[in-house]
Order: sequence, then structure tokens, then C-alpha cells
Amino acid sequence: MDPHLLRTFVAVAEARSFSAAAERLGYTQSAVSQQIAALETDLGLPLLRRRPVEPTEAGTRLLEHAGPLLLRLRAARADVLRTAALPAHRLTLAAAPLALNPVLSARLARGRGEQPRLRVRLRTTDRDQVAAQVAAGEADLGLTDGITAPSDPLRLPDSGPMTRIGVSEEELVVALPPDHPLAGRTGLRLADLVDARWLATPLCPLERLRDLAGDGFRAGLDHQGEDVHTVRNLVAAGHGLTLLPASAGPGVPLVAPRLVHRVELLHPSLPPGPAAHLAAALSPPPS
Amino acid sequence: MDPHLLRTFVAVAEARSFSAAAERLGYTQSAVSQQIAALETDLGLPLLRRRPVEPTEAGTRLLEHAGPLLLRLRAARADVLRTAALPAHRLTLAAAPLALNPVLSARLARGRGEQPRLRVRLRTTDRDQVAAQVAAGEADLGLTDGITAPSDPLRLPDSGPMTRIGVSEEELVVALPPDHPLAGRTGLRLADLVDARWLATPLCPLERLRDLAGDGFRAGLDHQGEDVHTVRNLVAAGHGLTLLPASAGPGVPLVAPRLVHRVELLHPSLPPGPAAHLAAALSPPPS
DNA sequence: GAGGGTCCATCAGTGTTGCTTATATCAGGT
DNA sequence: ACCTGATATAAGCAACACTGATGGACCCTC
Repeated sequence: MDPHLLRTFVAVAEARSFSAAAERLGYTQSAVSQQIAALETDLGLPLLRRRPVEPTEAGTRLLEHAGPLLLRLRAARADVLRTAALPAHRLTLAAAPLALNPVLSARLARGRGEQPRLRVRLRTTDRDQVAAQVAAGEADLGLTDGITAPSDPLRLPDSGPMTRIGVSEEELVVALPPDHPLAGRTGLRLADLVDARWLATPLCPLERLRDLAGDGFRAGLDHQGEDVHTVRNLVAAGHGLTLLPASAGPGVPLVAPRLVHRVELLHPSLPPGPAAHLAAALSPPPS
Repeated sequence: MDPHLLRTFVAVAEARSFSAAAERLGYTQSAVSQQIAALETDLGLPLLRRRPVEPTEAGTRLLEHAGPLLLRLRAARADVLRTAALPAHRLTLAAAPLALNPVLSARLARGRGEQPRLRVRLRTTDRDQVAAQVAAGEADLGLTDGITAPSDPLRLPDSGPMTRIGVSEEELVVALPPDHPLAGRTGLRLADLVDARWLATPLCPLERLRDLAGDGFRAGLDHQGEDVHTVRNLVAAGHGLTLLPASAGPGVPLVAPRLVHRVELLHPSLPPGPAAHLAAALSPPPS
């Protein structure tokens, strides 16, 4: 169960081809073949069916483990190396599209103002990438978001130990097309909208809504990207409803159940330095 | 970052000695020395101080990662191998001391009654070992417990993906010595007890209480074991208070905040078979 | 302060591993 | 049946990771 072999196995399974994986990894096809054979011998069972290449039952199980495992390995390495890194003058902040709302933008501005020498690179990525990037050391700080009950933590993919601080909670609104019969309301209940058509988008996953408010929530259009602007255009064109934080645009406030758009700051254990300072600036001021 | 090296590193750090670790692992001292050197070269920084042997800052960080990482590696292997295992006639159930309460004992009895051929081995272990044993395949099913708000999941150490089902929630009582002035009450509020002396025991960690009910909860006696019988004796002798599930003995019901003793069933993804059957038997009957 | 003991680092030697290149084998399409 | 695009196997070689022996640092003792 050498991580080296695991990495190769993942590559083969993804590419559905030994030769393609070999090229991608910079090996010969023969090496890949031997590596897979070694894994299979070690575990004592076949992991891949050949021609076409696809994972067996056991291989599927291993694939589920391999990703997180390799991620944690990278996280461990990044964490160790960070202890030796000099306090840098530049750092990277990874943020999900809806995470950097006006409040946090303002705090970020203030934090940067206090450290004029610090160069900040902001990288907007998909929500589930934020934690992984922070864990792997590709970003120094991360901001993710999601929909939860007030003061409940977000559900994040497991990426190893890291500090999580809730930094913002905001009212949710139901985004509706302007001519929608409910658009004039002053408040809406989620239960009244289970039968409406909803946008299926990572920004507001229907699965999460079903968790929180029961079954229903038929998918209208299935939207894969995490671009807020596009989503709002889709809503306006009547493709379906969605929930957005109030600051992301007009909509009818969601009054029940009590749900909020929560933003969390993620970072590995930080030595004192610019990163820690910026993290403090992004955190809510102690009341 | 070969797991092999990681394992050696952990052994050395634990033994605080290269030679002792070498003996324990079945290597020569020279091999261990080279392995550590390889790790340090790879990461580019010293992980251990020598004479006496103790982890550096970076080494400490790596140690925190190494344990979970190796555990997950074992979990992955166990999970893959399980796909090939024939349905066994014997299985191991790991349970924390307070997890197998009367309700669950009864369900276990019923489950066993339905599968007379099945030999069940019950292993009572420390609470934080249960998840690890299930993940590593040393136990087929696990029962852990803890104190939470009703229907909130437990906080478990990360041991990789596994199924978690809440199987029992029970009222909590404050265990008091019989002659305690509050012993006659019909209900107690946790807030009224922050200034009392509490037993510090893994069965009811004071840290958790502070999380749930604010600061306070001074430690009286610090008890390391997880033996319920002993704890009750300590309480009776006036060493301090503690919370127990109602079924674990007499006490004054805790009325606020709303907290419960929750038991969760842990298992890896189970193929249909005796283990899955027993898991179903332990789960609460669908209402 | 010299000597012995303990412990880790280093070196040389050796068996094993894990790659590359070359070739065999297999499944499917024509 | 043959060709094609694919994976498996064989042989060779370089790098690696052990063992055993030796060297050097520290500690304890006398």
C-alpha cells in the first residue's frame, strides 16, 4: 500500500487506461502494469478489470480511500514544511464564490491595510476545493461557505485537522424571477416551496435542502459551475429558484426554517506572522 | 513520506530511542538511523533532536499527522479485503463501557437470537479506540457513546469513512453522593453546578461540559480509567460529581440544558451478511 | 580525568526493488 | 484470418535499503 502505487492506481482508474496513465505520470506502460500488479498481489485480489479498464468492487472501495489518503499525505507534508517557512510577504487566500461577501471583503481590506507590505493573492475556487487546497498547503487561508442552521458548523469534506472559525452568518433569500407570483412577498417558508422547480447548483445543493427541510425540491436545470452571476441570470430567466445570501442580490427573505448562509475561515495551525494576523482580521471582532 | 518510514518515525518518537525502536520493529539500529535520515532529507528539516531523542517542532507536527494517516491506511486495506471475505460465522463487536445499555443489550440479544449460528465476540474498550478498531477491521461493528444535544451526532476522531447510526438516546442524570444536599431534588440544571467539584473522567469529560455549558467545572479527582463501577464508587465517596446515562445508576435528572447520552453504531460499508443483519438488529426499530 | 558503556552516525558491501527496453499475448474490428 | 491498439511478461541494469562493522559523541564511574 505504498502511496506511490496508490497514486498510480488512481491515475489508471481515472484515465481508464494503463498507457494513458503511464504517459501522464511520466512512466512507461510497463512500469504502470507492474505497479498495479504489485498492488493486486499485495492485497491478494484484482482491483481492475481489463479491456475495458474499470475498477472491480475491491478497486472501487480502494478508490474511495485513496483520494483522501493522498490528500492527507500532502497535508502532512505541507504542515511540517510550514514550521520551517519564514514568515512570507505573500500569501494565498482561497475562497469559494459566495464566501467573500461584503462584510468579509471589508475585513480583508482592513487586514491588508494593517500590513501594507503583505501581498495577498486571492483565488476563487469551487467550494469543495477550498479545504483541500488549505490542507495541501496550496493556500494559506481558506474561506468556504454553506447553508446551515444558525451557529451550526458546516459539513466539510475530511481534509485532516485544521482550524475552522465561523466568520460570518447572513440571512438567506429566495432568488426568484422578477415576475414570479411570490416575488412580492415579504417572507417565504421553505416548506411552501418544496414543489417549486429549483436550480440544481453547487451553490445551493438540493440534497442539502432535502436534509434540512424534507423531501421534494425537484430539479429544474442542472447547473454545474459555481458562478453566481450566471446563476442569477438563470433564475431571472425562470429556470428555477435558488437560495442565496442576502448580500448576493435581491430576493425574498427565507423566514422558516431558520437557516443562514455561513462562512468559515479555514487554516492550518499558523505560526505567528502575517497569515495569523490576516486570519485575525477576517474573524469577527470580539463583541 | 513512505508509510514505512512514518511508522519507524512514530516508533522512534514513542520509544525515545533509535535502538529500542529498531529492536521493536525487527530492524538493526543502523536501518532505523538511515530511515530517519531519509525522512529528514526528504522533508529538508530535522525531525528529532538526539540525546535525548525528542521530536523537534516539525517532528511534533508530523507525529500528529502520522497516527491518523497510518490508521487510515490500515482502514483502507481492511475495507478492500472485506470485499473478498466470505460472510463469517463470527464477528467482533467493540463497545465503549457505557455504550451497551439495557436497550442495546436487549436488541443485541434479539439479533443474536435470530442468528443462532453466529458467534459474537464482545470487546469493551476505551471510547476513542472503538472507531479506530472498526476502521482497522479489528472489529466488525462498534458502539460508541457520548454526551450531545438531542439528535446531534457525536464528535468522533477521524478514522476514515464509515457509517454512523444513532441507535439510542437516553436521559442524563447527575450522579451525586447519597448525602449530598442536592440529592433529593427532582431535577438539576447544569448551570447551577458549574461551581461544584466534578470528577475528571473520560466517561464525562469536563472539556465537553464546558463546550456545552460554559466555563467552570473544576476538576476534583482526575480519573483515567473508563470503569463505570469505579466511577460510581468515587462519586459516592464524595470525590466529585459526574453525568451518567439514567440507566447506569441512580441520580438526579438533568433538566437543562437539554442533553442526552447518545450511542452510535459504527461500521464500515457492510456487504449483506450476518454483520449487516446484526447492525440492523441494533438499530432502532423503524417507528 | 581516564576508561568503559551507551547510543547514534556513517561506511562498505550485498541482496532486492523498480525502473526501462524489448517482446509476447490478448481482444476486437475489418 | 489479420491488423490494431491495448496489457502482460522477460531480461537487464541502476538505485535503493537493508546488514554488519566502525567511528564519534556523551555520560557515568572511579
